[in-house]
Amino acid sequence: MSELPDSTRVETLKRPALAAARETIADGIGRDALVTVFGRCTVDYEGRASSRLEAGDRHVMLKPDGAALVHTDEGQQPVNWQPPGCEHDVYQEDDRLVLESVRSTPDERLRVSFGTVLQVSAFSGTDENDLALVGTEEDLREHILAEPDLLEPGFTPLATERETPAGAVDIYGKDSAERTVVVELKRRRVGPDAVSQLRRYVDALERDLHADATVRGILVAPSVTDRADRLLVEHGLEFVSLEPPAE
Amino acid sequence: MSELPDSTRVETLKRPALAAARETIADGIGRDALVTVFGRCTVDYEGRASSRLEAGDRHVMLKPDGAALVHTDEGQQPVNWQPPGCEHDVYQEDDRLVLESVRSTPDERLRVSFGTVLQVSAFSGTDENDLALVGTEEDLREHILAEPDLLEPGFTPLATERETPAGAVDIYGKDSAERTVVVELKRRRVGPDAVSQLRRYVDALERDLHADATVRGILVAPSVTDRADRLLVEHGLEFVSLEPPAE
DNA sequence: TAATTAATCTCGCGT
DNA sequence: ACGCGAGGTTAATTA
Repeated sequence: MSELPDSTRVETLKRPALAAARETIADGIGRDALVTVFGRCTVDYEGRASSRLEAGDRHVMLKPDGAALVHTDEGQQPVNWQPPGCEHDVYQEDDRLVLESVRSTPDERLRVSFGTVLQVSAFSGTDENDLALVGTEEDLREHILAEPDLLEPGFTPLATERETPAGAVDIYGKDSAERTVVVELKRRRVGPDAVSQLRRYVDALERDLHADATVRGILVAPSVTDRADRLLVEHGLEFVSLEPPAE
Repeated sequence: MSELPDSTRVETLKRPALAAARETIADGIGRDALVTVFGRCTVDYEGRASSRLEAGDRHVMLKPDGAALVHTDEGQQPVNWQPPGCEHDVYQEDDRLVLESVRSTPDERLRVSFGTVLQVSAFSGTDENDLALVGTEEDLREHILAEPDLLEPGFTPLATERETPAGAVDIYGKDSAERTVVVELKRRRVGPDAVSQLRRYVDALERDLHADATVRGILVAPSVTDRADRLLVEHGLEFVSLEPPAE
């Protein structure tokens, strides 16, 4: 039977006494393990907003980078959380076990108070690999830059992320008639927001390049909603249907 | 010693054989438990985009509502996931244990393949309570509706979520001179996006109420960025500094 | 540190 | 099911 490397360890307690739970959690935090606690708890948050969650059974994860996640049995999103960069703390208070994750800038505090702890685990592992993701807006940009005729015949890209007083334009270029073209890319079907964004850039560039300049604005996305289409027409903007490449 | 209610159970296997792991996971999914698996795995995703993650130690959570989360030891966000509504599946494939979560509309598939399973848990619990959150945009709206003078003396709210061709306006009302006022609320410091949004609504209402109508647009937020401020001035829009109430 | 924008955004509400 | 906008959005990049 193969031995695990020393760096890969799992420590688990079932229905532990509070003192034992506290010690295992503190030890896990101390040696940069990923710590999970399942049990009946209340959750309080105070920071950019504030919240309270009355007692229920939840799964809490404390990560070594300072992130904290409180999950119920529903939803992709945690019901409460704390971003990376927090300081985790665990202590006993009367007959309860309390987890606290605190950060500053902004001042935020998450407090999970367990009346019953059903399981505590501390996982140590290694993970060298990063996610390889395909189908992003950047992939769509590369696609168009490699083959500008996909946008329209004769299009010449001149810059990406070109700065304007209203923000950076995704692709800046010229059409076959030497007119300035501003391209805004979206990886998926878009609504009014994307049209407004493109309009901001076109407005800003027209101001920048003097009032007599003609600036074309082209929205590139798989599709647009009806309302977005109406806004495009209203503002004299154009649409080209393209998707991020599949591979 | 107090007995747990039958509905609150935890089942855990340490370094299980694949067959035992598969059975416990399948049983957990079947009885609507929250299932977690920690071990060395690869992760593949295909759907709105596609991704691959090479081998590493990760924590996988399968929720009874169909959500799936793959967490590394870093970050608040899962490295891969699947939203609620998926069908979870577990099976053995050669010497590997495979978790699959699949959904349609859109067609998406998440596949986690374990070469080593260090721990499997199945948690059953109860959670009756919802989160009580304070400090949202809606709280800010209630605050202003209860005391309209906070916006400016003589302001009279006439409607919330008033529909325009460009979307619904947060607060629609009249000032002391009977001019139409459009109010856009943000719970935190805003950038150019919020200004564009307000501008969309003002444009749409001016069209709606005939060309001769004067429509004031007021952005309400704790503060604005420099660029947003410049955009506000450019478009003749106004700003009032207000925060959501603290309690 | 702040600002800006993408995201497999998610989530809730409405049509 | 789709559209639309909020979110304690988070995360990445850049100034």
